[in-house]
Amino acid sequence: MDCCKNKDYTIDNEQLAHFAKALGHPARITILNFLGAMDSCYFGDLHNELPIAKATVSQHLKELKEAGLIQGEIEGPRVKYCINRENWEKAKDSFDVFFDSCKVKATCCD
Amino acid sequence: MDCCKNKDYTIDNEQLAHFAKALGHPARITILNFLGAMDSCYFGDLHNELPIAKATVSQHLKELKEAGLIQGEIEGPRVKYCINRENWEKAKDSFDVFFDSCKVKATCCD
DNA sequence: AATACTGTTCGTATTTTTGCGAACAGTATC
DNA sequence: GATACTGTTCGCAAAAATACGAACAGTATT
Repeated sequence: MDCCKNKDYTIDNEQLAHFAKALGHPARITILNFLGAMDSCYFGDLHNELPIAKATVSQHLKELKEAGLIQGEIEGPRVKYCINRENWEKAKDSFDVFFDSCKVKATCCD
Repeated sequence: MDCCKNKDYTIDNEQLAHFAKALGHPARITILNFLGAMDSCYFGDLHNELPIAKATVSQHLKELKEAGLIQGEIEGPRVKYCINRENWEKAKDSFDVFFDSCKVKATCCD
């Protein structure tokens, strides 16, 4: 019986999966693309780019914020969003390492 | 009323989100890391690396297969899994382009 | 052909995600 | 201070993801 395996996921794998999960929805990808391409990044602009209700947009933004990929800043009555540079690089690096470390060997499945 | 927005996500964004979603679980990251590092990649080996039931492992493998990131091949009574090179490169490129195209501008949020 | 081994599929339970409208809180304007 | 505007939070519904054991199907061995 394999009742005593007690294996856990590594912190790195958890972190990468967490980043990936945050990117795992087209609305959130669209948001990040928009934030990367534009200078003005108010909530309304983002909402305008997306085919979903503002409550839902707000929720996606919350998730991206919790993943650390973006940050928001209150500006008068509006909220300005932008990419969190530090964590963005961290995520980029994580994916880079992951895709490289999984370099396929010639001996596998050939 | 914004009832006529009719905006859709682009194919590219959908595709990237789909890849990201497939990577959005530590078990699947672990599987891919293992497949990238080992030559032998039978189901049993993968199951042995993970703290979850075999039915669940099989399900994660199915998802990775459906995302196109891995492929399985029946070998006698066992099943040999490996990374799908072609789509692996495609995913890697998608993430590369994404992270680069979202290069943060100096004017945003500073 | 019975047995052992390997992995998938099925049925189900639980949790999480996604989505929306309504209500709310804050700022600005009249 | 009423009104308009902006965005978040709340409450809820529907769908998807995660997980498991049991049952199954296939191969190999006895």
